[in-house]
Amino acid sequence: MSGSFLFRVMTRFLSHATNRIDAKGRVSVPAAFRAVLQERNIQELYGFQDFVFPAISMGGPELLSRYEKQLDMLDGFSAEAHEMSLLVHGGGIFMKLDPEGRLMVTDFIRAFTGITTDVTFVGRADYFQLWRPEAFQDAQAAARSARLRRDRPV
Amino acid sequence: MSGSFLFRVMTRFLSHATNRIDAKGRVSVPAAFRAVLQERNIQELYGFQDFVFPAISMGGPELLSRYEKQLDMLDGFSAEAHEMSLLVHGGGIFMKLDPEGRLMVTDFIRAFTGITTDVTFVGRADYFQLWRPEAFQDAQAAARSARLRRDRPV
DNA sequence: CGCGTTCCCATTGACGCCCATGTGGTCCCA
DNA sequence: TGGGACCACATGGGCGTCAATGGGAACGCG
Repeated sequence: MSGSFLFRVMTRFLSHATNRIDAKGRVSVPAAFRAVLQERNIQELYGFQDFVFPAISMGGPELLSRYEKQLDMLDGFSAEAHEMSLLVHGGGIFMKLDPEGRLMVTDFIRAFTGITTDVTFVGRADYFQLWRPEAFQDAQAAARSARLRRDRPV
Repeated sequence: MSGSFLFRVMTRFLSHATNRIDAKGRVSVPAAFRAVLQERNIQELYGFQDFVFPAISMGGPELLSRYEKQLDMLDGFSAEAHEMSLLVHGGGIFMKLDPEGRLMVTDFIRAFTGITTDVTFVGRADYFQLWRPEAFQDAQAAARSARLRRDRPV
C-alpha cells in the first residue's frame, strides 16, 4: 500500500489511501476497507457517479435501495424523480472484487473521475469513494478553507 | 525523553515534550500522555489535521463522534455536509500505538506539519497535538506576545 | 482462433511484535 | 549532603506476517 493512512478496527469507512493501477487495469481495494465490507457482509458493490464531487461512490446494494426508497416517495412523473433515476440508475453500476480484493478500473470510472494511473480511496463512513489523487487533494484543501471561513468569518 | 516538562498524575493532557523519530519512522508518545490514555481507556487514537494550527490533533474516538454529531445536524445533501465529511472521514486517521507506546509518523502527518526528525507533543486537555518543534516554538511565542499586546495595549 | 477476463502463484516491501540497550532521573543510605 | 544503586522510559534493531503488486496460465466469449 502506498501513501496509506488506514488503520484497523473500524466499523465504518474512514481515512484515505492511494493505490496504483496495474498493467491489466486492476487496483487493490485497501485491506481496511475490505475488512469493513466483510464485516457488513457485502460481496457485490454498487457504485455511482457522485452527486457533489468528481468521484465514484461505492458501497453495498443497500446504498442503491436507500436512493430507490427516496425515489418511491416522489411523484413518478415529476422531473425530480426522472432526474434522480437518471443519476442513481443511469449513473450507477454493479461491480465485484477478484479473489485478491482488486477491482477493474473501467472507462466508466475513468471518464467521470479523470483517474489514469492511481486511485485514491476515501472513506465516507457508510461508503467509500474513488478519486483521482490530485482532485482529492484539491477538494480536501477547498473544504478545509471553506470550513475555516465559516467558523471565523472575516 | 528530551526537553520534557511533563508532570505525572493528571487526568488531562498537559505540558509538552519533544521526542526523536527513529530510522523506521516511529516516535515514542510521552509516558505521561500514555498514562492519560490508559486512564481514559483509549487504545485507538483518532487524529485529524487541526483547523487552526499546522499540527495534528489526536484523541480518543469520541473526538470523531463529536464531529459526526455536528454532521448529523446538517442537511445530508448539502455541500457543507459533504465538505465536512470529506474532512473528518476522508481526512481523519485512526492510529494505534505499538507495544512500546510509539506511533508511526506517516506522510499524512509529515506533509501537514512539516515534521521531519523530531516531534513536539503538546497537551490540549482533552487531546494532544503533534507539532514540528520549531513551529511550536514560534506559535507559542506569537501567542505569548499577542497576549502581551492585549494586556498592555500600545 | 484471438483477445480480454479471471484465477492462481510469486515477489517485495511495509508494518507490527518482540527483545536489547543506554541514559537520565529518582530514591535510599551512609 | 553526596554517592551509588535501581528503575522507568526513550531508542534501536531483528524478524515474522501480511498486504500490494506483478505476471503466468487457463478459461470464455466473440
